Amino acid sequence: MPPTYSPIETEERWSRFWEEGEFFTASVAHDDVRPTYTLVMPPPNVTGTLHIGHACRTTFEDVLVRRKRMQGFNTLWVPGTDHAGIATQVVVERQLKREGLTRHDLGRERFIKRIWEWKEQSGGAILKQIQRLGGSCDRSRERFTMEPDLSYAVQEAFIRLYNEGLIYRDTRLVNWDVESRTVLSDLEVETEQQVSGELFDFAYPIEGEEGELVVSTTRPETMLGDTAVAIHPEDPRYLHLHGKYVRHPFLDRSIPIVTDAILVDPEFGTGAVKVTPAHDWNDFETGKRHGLPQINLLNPDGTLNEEAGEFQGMDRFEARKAVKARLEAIGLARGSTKHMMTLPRSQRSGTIVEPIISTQWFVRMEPLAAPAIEAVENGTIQIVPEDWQKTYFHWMRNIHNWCISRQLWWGHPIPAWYCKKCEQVHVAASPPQTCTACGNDEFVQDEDVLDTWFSSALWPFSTLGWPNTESRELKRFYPTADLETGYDILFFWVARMIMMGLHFTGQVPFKRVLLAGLVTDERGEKMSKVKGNVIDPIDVIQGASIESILAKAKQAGAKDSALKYLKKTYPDGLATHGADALRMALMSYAPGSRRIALSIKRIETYRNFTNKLWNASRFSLMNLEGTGTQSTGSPPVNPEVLVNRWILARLATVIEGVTQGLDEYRGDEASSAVYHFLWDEFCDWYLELTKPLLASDRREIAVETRQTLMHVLETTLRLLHPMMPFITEEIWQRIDKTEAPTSICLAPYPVAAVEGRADPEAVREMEHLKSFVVKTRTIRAEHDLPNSRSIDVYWHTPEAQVARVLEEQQALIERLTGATIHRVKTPEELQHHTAAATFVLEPLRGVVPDVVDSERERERLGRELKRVEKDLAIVSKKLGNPSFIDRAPAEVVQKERTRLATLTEQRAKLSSAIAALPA
RNA sequence: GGGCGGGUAGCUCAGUGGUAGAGCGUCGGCCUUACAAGCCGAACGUCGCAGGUUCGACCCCUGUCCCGCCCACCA
Repeated sequence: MPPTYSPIETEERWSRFWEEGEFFTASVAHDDVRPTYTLVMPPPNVTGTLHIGHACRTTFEDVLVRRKRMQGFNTLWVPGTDHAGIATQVVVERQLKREGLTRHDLGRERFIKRIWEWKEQSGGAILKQIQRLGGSCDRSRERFTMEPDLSYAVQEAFIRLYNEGLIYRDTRLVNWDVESRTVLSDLEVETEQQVSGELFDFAYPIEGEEGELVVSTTRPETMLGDTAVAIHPEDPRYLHLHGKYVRHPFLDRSIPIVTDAILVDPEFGTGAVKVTPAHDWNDFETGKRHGLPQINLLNPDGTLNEEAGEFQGMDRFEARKAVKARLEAIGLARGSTKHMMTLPRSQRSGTIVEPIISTQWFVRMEPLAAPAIEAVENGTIQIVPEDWQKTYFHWMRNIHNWCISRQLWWGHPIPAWYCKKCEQVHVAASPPQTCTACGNDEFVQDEDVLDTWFSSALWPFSTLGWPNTESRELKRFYPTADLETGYDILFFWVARMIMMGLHFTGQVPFKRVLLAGLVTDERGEKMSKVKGNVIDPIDVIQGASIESILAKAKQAGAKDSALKYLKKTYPDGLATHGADALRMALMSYAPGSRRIALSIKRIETYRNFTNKLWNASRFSLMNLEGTGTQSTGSPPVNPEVLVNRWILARLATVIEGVTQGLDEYRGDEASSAVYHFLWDEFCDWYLELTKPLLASDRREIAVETRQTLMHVLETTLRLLHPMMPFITEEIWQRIDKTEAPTSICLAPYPVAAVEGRADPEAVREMEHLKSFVVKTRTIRAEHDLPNSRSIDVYWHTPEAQVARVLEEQQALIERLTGATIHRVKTPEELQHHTAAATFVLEPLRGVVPDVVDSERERERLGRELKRVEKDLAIVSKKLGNPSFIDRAPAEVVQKERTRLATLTEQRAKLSSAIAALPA
């Protein structure tokens, strides 16, 4: 074994081994009676590349799955990819653009073919990368949302919902993305917060008389579609205008003045509001209240149509300027003011979304939401962390109907057929023979496709075979157990899966929702390619030069400032850390935090940890090799040696800690427990202490120690395996075992009562030993006593147990401290050694004579005295408070009393020690 | 406008009604034959601010100031 662990080759080797050995394939065999554990993977975009968010998902999910597998569950982790409708289509359109083409040049059929080609070329790569991270998903059950089975499920779901009256077609105001030329659901519209905009005022002349009515708008071009001006019915300024009209300045239209108490706030602006029913949410409602005409101004691409008169053909923003200029020119502009506003933007294209009137397909959500709310209320589905429940309820209780049709080409076709003659809609898998309305036999299919999240909503059961209720997978593995994902898709995905799952299967799709925070960069900023703060997990794992990082960022369209940031942050590129280190680092973040500000430093910490584990194993195996020691899976029956008893007790504790941490989905606690056990206890103490024992003349001591060492190492590997699968497999395979499965991933997960041994006495005794050693080392360090110089330590304790331990372990202590230690019979004897460093480790005290006196010693004692006095003041005050004595629990009071005594004594010791120092 | 989360050591973050923790960084000492990606020590915090509850508050309550996010049709 080389002294430094090299993860890359090792990880690739075991990745292959696991795949070839089919260790992760779930069983549907009739005679397999193991309980099942099912998890579905949030399907990444089929043509996407792995980013740190996927690494996060993979890690959390893989830890869950690997542990369950080791605990004997028939485990199924369903991998798959999403066709990601709009996202994928946008990418391919961009490719075409580079060739000087648009999708319309190709036509629908060829364009879709082109996407399929791109999918074949790049698809699945992401799942390979997930495997590279150690993801132990069942590749034999990989799914894709557009494959035939799942497309069938989508079609079936649509038809059923339609027949149940839960899907309907409606003409109303919707969000329009002029760049992608499709409608969007409310969720796909993001609001850009608080941008400073302009509120532009202009006047409408009153028709047939003198005077004008001044209105304000942030979108002046919409005045071309105004069909009313609204005022508050009780506004005294405008009582004389009730029932009158204004004149449109450039279009040949009279516009009614209506009164509307809902729309108009008389306090705001002039108290008069222009009404554009076809392009504004409030105005649409207002229009309905007053029966106003709706004038659509926009073409699908965001240019103005024939309704715009002289402005026809202009882009919406161009038209905005032109309309303003025109109003200025004819003297109707009335100035403008700065105005803070929020802009709606398309999640995908980033363009400003326009409300337009359009006919689309919708899902009626309230009936679906009710049972989904109930499932969380009554605990059938648990949301972890619980805080998210409130958010879930809030959204579900105010749910809007879901617009599911998209004017895209890449996606599931809508199983709706229109009669060519009478336009009657028929929803079915295939067109009917004859139209039920007019008897005609010619139909045309709806040209739209479904929102990509519609198929995602079915994912937990469509991947298992639904709507075939006889599917072996569906019967055995549904409902699934946990659903792990980022909170950003709680509404997009999780809520909709719950609704659809309950509706179509009558069961919850999963019992628990585990929501994790979003990975951000070290500054806490959201990662984005343009910002250039994206860390490629593969680079973190394998290492990358700054040149290649910059090249990649450039290709992804990062700005210059982003490149500068990268250069500054990673001047030497990225070192090789390995997948295990990345996984541990991700695990170490508390799940409650909403952002995971991943830092390279943190990953380095765990890279160092893998190396520590590697070397501890190297040392252990070196000492075990050739001794015939075999790992049996259980500890020595009656260990005699204190350090062996101690480490087995600590092992029990760490198993409990890790188990509890993982049970509570606290990866941070689990990883921290095993980290500190391995490093601070196993390496720093146990391995050091075993060195003399392994070389002991007494054979039984050496044998017991080897067995313990072997056992603790082997158990720790199993304990750690879900978090760090690769290195644990690598070392585990080198261990000589009596009997074991072919991979650690199938070995039993440790149980405290089996692998460990509770032994509070040994733990106590080791604490005495450790604090004695640490104190002696501290004295050495503080008095500049190098290890090469031997020192004497005199100690005394009235307690027999402590005395016994120190005497029994004298050799070990002397070895670790380089001191010669002497027990003295009475406390007075300690006084004989003057000009000395003294120490108190209740109930033990000691003296190190002959240490060099120095100013440093005076300073040190002075500092300590100050601290003691400060504590003393706090404790005295506390004990001087009668209420404290009365009300606080007896143990607490007693503890404080003891502490007071100790501190008082310490103060006396320190004072006299200072006094005894030569001037 | 509503809701949620956060403000703890120089940095990144854990944490509990009863003497404040980790990693990194800093300082000092070590090449002690598993590991210098290491070993041995040390220093560093009136736990955002102000009130309140309590014998006791970093923790509970109220207010307040910052930061981040989500939802919402204010022209």
